[in-house]
Order: sequence, then C-alpha cells, then structure tokens
Amino acid sequence: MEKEANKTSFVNFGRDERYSKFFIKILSGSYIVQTTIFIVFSNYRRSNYMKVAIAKIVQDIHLLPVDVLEDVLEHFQHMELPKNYFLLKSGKPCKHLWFMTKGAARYFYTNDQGKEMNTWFSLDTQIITDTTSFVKQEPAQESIQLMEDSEVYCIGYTSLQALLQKHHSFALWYIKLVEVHYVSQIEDRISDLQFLDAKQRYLKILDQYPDITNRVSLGNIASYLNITQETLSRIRAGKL
Amino acid sequence: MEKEANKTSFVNFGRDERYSKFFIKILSGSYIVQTTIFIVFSNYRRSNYMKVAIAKIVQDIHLLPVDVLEDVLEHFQHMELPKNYFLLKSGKPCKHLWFMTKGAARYFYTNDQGKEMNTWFSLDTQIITDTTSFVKQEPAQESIQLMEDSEVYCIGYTSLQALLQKHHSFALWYIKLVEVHYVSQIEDRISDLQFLDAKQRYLKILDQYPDITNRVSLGNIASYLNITQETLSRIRAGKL
DNA sequence: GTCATTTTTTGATGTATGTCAAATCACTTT
DNA sequence: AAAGTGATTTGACATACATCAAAAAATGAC
Repeated sequence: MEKEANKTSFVNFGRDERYSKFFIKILSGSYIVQTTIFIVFSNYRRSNYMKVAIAKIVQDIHLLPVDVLEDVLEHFQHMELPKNYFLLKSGKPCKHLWFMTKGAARYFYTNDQGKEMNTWFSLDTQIITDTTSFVKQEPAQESIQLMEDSEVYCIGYTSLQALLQKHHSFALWYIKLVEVHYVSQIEDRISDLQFLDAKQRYLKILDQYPDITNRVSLGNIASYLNITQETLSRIRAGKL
Repeated sequence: MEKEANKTSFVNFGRDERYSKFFIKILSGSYIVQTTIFIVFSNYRRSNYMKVAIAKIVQDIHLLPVDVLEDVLEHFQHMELPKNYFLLKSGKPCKHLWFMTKGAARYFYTNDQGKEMNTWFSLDTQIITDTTSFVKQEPAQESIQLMEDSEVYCIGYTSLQALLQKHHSFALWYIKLVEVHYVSQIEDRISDLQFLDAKQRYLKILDQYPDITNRVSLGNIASYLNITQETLSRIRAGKL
C-alpha cells in the first residue's frame, strides 16, 4: 500500500515566526517521519490563558500552595499536535507525563504477526503515559499515537523527579494522581478483562464514549476489546 | 453444608499471659467468626528481632532517614495469624496495608452464582492490600483470606496518612512502593489476561510458584486463572 | 479400617470466539 | 463517473473453554 503526499499541519503560536510552521510529511507505506515539536510561550495573553487551563487541571487533583503551583507550572509545556503524531515509540523509555485536554490517543504494541494491537484509548481530557516505562525509565513495550489533532500539556520525568524531591506537597499531589487516576482506571480494565465477555466489553465502551466509532476505526476498537474485527462485526450485527 | 467444630489456633508471645491464647471457633456452614487480634511487644528481645525484620523490608523499598524510620516503625504492628483468617471482608473499607513475611493469602469475590472467584494469591513475602478500597477508603468488592498460618506486619490507613503528611521522605517512600510493587504486578496481570491462553497462564503460575498446587486447592487455582476446575484438570492431564 | 464428604478427573455436548476466504461497502484518486 | 484501495461484513469451519453429569481419588471423622 503506497501513499505519498505532502501533508502539512500548522502549529501556530502568537507572532513569533521562528515557531509558526512545521511540516510533517507522510511518506510511502505506513512510515511516518516526524519532528519533535517544542512550543514556547511567545504571546503573553495566550500563555496566560494556557497557564490557567493547566493550573485548574493540576489543582483539581490535589490543592498545591500557590508558590509550589507556580514552580510546578514552570515545568509544563503546552503542545498542539497533529493526528498520527507519536508521543511514545516502543523500545524507548517514556520520558513524559502528558495531560491531554483535547483530542484522542491510542496505545498499541505490534504482535508476532506484525498486527497492531491496541491496549488503551485516551479520549478528550485524560492523563497519558506508559506507567510501566515511566516509573522505571525502562524501554516501553508499546507506542502511544495521536488519532486526532490534539492539545496536551507535558511534564518531563526529570522535572517531575526534581519537583518530588523539592516539594513535600507535590509528592502528596503525585500520590493522589496515581491513586485516583491510575489505580481506578487499571483496576477497571482488569475487571473488564476478567468478568465481561466480548459483547459486554463493546457495549461498555459505547456507553462510555457513544461517538467512539466515529473517532476510532472498527479494527482498532476490536483489537482494544481483545477480539477480531470479524467478531466485532458480528456483535454489531446482532449475530452474537 | 454444615460443619461444627471447635478449632483452636494459638497465637503465643513471650510470657505475658494476657495475650498468650485466643480461640477462633468455626461454626456451622461456611461462616467463620473471628476476633481482631492485636499483638503487643511483650518480650523485649523478641520485639527487637521483629523490628529488625520490618525495618529491612521498609528500607529495601526506599531508604528512609533513621529518625523517620523509627517513627514509621512505631506505626507497624506484627501479627501471627491462623489459616482461614480474614484480613478483609467485602463490603468494608480496607483499612490496612499488610506486609506478609510468611504464609499465603487469597483475594476473592463471590459471583452471582455464589461461587468464590479468586482474583489474586499472595505467597510468602508480599505486600497485601485491596488497593482500590484502600486509597479511597471505600467498601471493598473482594475479601482477603489467609490460606496458611501467616506472619504479617500491618500499618493502618490513618497512620499511613499521618506519616505521609509528616515526612516528605516517607511520601517518596510510598511513591516508590506503589510504583515498584503495585504497578509492576498489576500490569503483569493485565498482560496475562490479554495475551495468554488458559494453559499458558497455568504454566506461568507454576513457573513462578512451583509448589502452589501443594498450598492452594486446584479449584482455587482454576478460578484465579479464570477457567473452570474441569478445564484445569484437562490442562493438567495434557488433554488441552 | 470404614464411611462420609470433598476434591478432582473424565466424558459428552454446547457456546463464544478465531481463522480463512470472499463479498460488500466506503473512501480516495483520477 | 469510474477505478482502485482500504475498511467492514458475511459465510463456513475450527478451536478453546464452559456446562452438566458421572466416576474416581483424596481427605477427614469416627
């Protein structure tokens, strides 16, 4: 399958021309070549707006004192990224924690047959990281790729570690983040795998994200549900 | 099913007669009535030995300064508990974090058909808690029961919270505990459920615990593996 | 040692899902 | 509008495991 095109996606901030344009070219086959995009706050009013957005997200997890919050926010970067962009590629350690405020992402690994198997989807507002890789900084087993143009706030592992060492209240914040956002999500996932059959898992994800079939291909949904595309089609047709 | 017997299990410490004996009576049916057992250190040499044991466990997770370690150890309790003892019953919040140094425990819930389904086993040295219930102090969905006479060190939720608030280094310790012991274990569990078939899951648990079939009934092992007892028998017989 | 109970195994059949191939539908390119 | 390509559905058959019942083995009480 060959697809060759120039496709551009603009990431545009304020009036600083140095950062106003990037090209991401989709080459033959499935390969996607991309650059890492670093965004700096060049427009005062815009950067203020963004800081308020991430401040609210941070404070909703666990209240930080104002001086700690300001220090923390200094370590976050804001990014607007195009569809198909890779936040993480397998084989590399996961060096960031992302807070997505808009968009969609998928986590996947490639199985022995070369087939991409999705393990998780993040839609709209969600925290994104490969926890296993992140906490030990070991090479990841899976990749994380955007499925839509997305907006994220990002903090690096080294920044996070520095903040943990520096602020007791930030350590408590991080504990709350892990307990509330990670534990709940993953225990829920285990319950699904253990107790629900294929149809029930499909109905549950439709319940949680009614428009998911407009945003994620059926093949990707099937692999996330741990079933084949054929089985998903039969479930959708009421034949199972 | 009716079973009525007096069955005693001794929990004996030093020479303080006030704490030297407890009776746990098994009444009709499956019901087990029990008391909560609090052990105090009555024998100086013995309590010193125990303190060294739990200190090593704690420090292996993440080194604490000596003054913090001493404070932390004050909050741990040591218990020797009999087989069948319930650390947690479903419907109640999980108020403790246990460090088991010897013994075996199982986590289970009861399904709609009244059948006990095991979700986890902890053997020998392992950290025991129902994380979902513990972090939010909500009623647990499952129970935790000892399958052998066991020895545990226990810290309460309120003690842990107080220590987290009091010591920055303890908060970092707890982060390490969750990251290393919880994340690794649960991600591994998810991988098993997603990628391994029944036989592979059985072979894996045999590999990890070669003597598990001597310590846990085959019915319990089967439910942990998410298969029926009949299927496990066929796997063991090489018919699958 | 005997008997009762529980645990485990075995046999026959059913169900949920996978595999392979082909057909159909939807989208993109020309 | 037509052709090409990719995504999805459908049909036929295979596999892994469940269900139900019965038999066998193991364990515990007396």
